[in-house]
Amino acid sequence: MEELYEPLDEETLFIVSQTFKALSDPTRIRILHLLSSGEFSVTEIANRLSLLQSTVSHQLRFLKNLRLVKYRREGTTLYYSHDDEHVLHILEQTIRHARDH
Amino acid sequence: MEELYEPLDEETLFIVSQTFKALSDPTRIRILHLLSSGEFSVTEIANRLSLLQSTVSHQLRFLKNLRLVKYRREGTTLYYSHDDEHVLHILEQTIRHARDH
DNA sequence: TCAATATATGAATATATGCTCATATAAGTT
DNA sequence: AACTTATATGAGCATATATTCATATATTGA
Repeated sequence: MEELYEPLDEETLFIVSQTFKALSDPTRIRILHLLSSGEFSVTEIANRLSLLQSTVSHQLRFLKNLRLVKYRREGTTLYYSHDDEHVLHILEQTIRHARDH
Repeated sequence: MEELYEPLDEETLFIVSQTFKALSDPTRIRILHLLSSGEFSVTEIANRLSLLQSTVSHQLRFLKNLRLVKYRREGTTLYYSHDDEHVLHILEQTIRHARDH
């Protein structure tokens, strides 16, 4: 019933907090949630979510640094998609949980 | 394979972001992780985690507001324990995931 | 090479956040 | 009531964060 307690080491604590920090901002949540349905260019994301291109780009860099998203290039266009099944699963799980009030 | 996309309404977005915000701070993570193994008083938490009583009390209030923890009183002592299986499960899951590098 | 389009970046700003200190409150004990 | 112990609270401060604006970079095509 109760979990076994093991104090968290610095590195684990950092990774865990960074991961959840990525999921704690409404803009990043919306971006990741959109990317859960496929790949989109920066401009497409900005249009779909009514955000500035710059805002989207900044947040995608944040997510990219944590390897939560990846992209492929096609000409001048970068198509972004998610790159962490575990984190995406947690997000979608929590969204469903929240929607049940 | 891909999830069905449904734009997030304001309320869901707020709940989800608040939930992850609770898990995005190292101090709150340590407190919740400790509480995953049982109930502890404010002073015990502070001692175990080498934090000031005030710091712990502030963070417990934060977690209490989100109903992630609850307490029972015994004299002047308040014993805190976790109060959200779903969130605790996500935390422990992510800790295990992070520990595997 | 120049223009057009897509994206990234840096600085500035406003706001949010976490910690600490000092102090308040609450319950139990004498 | 006074004292002790446990916890809560508010103000102040330092830092972190998200957004915006202006501009830089990169790729393609004429």
